[in-house]
Amino acid sequence: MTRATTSARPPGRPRSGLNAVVFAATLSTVHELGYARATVDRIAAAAGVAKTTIYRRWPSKGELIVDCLLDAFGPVPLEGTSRAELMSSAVHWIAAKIGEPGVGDAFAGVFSDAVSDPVLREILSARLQDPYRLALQDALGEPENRVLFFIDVVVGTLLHRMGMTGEPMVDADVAALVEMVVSRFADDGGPT
Amino acid sequence: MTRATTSARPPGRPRSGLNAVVFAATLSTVHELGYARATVDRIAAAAGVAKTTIYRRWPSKGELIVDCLLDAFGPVPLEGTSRAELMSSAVHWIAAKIGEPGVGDAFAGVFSDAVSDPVLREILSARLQDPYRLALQDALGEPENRVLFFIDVVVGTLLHRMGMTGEPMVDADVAALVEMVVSRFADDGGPT
DNA sequence: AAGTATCGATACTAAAGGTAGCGTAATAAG
DNA sequence: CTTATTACGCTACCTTTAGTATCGATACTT
Repeated sequence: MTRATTSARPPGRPRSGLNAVVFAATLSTVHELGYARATVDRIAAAAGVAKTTIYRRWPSKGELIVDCLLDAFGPVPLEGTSRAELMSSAVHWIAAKIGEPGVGDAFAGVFSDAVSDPVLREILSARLQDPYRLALQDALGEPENRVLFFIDVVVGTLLHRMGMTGEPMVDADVAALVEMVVSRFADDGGPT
Repeated sequence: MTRATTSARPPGRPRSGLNAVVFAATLSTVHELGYARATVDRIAAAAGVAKTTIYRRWPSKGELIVDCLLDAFGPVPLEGTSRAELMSSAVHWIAAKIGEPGVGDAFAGVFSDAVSDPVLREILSARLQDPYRLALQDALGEPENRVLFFIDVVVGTLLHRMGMTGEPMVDADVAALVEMVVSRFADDGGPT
């Protein structure tokens, strides 16, 4: 390394602190217009920023959305002592996040794009899913494949409801989802 | 009605029977290139048909995909006498269909498009989901909201796995999914 | 003052969904 | 056989959108 690892601000004009502005503009634009019509031009206009500035910071629309979701989600609050409490809090947390304006649409939209874009799929898996998967593995003491199955069920169900109805899942159904996964994962029954 | 309901072929040149060819070309193109790069131009070329012919029969790419999936799925085979057997057969059936080449990609892709296209979402819900929902309500004797939740869980989980990994769910995890929904729906516990 | 990197603005390319128009082919009716 | 009607293939076109290139101006370090 020719440069210190965590010091020595790089030369040139520093970036202005507008990531938060762009994230807010992204979510509100997606919320108002839907994912496909939330074009990068419109997001830039809503943020009061040039489109080229956005492409200077994020290499693609998909990565912008992923960063935006990472910012919106933050770390998973794993509260509770029993496995049932931990899982319940995680499901309620992600359900509430997906219900926030623009978040569910953005999540479903970027997920859809990733279906036919292996590069974006890898980014989604590594940057958005893996941190939460590892946190859950650690907190629950479950192997990777069981946690991946847990995420498939919870996130898949919530996104399917959002995609088919345009509305987030109501509390009663979220409670049913919690009951189902807790009763499935609380015991020792499991495949493989 | 000025015309008999099921006779009197309409005037003009009849359509040639190439729906099946287009459906096969659609699935194979989606399988090879993914949903987004399976453009209507490419599908038409693979089918040996002009693009304008496709747009003469289907008003949009989304509706072509929906018809293609309807053709690929066919009616749900509800086998078994107990509710557990009925649900198990339904889950295994849809999991196998989604695992067929191109079907899962096409399903996830059109689902994604529907997220930001209310017209397509309505078509997807009415033409693809409702027939199976009604059949399940009838066979299981469950109310609409419970069957919708069942579909959210099963299809959402399978599509999430497909979307995140690019591969259909392995048999062991499908079996776990069956166990989970059966144990959830076999008893009388339920919200609302 | 020199160097470097960011920002805004304009213009541009390429891909893809979807449309219009035209000549031709297939079928039914007169 | 002629006419009306509709489907097909073909070419050209329009529109939207992701992403790129360039340029002058600006902010900050040395």
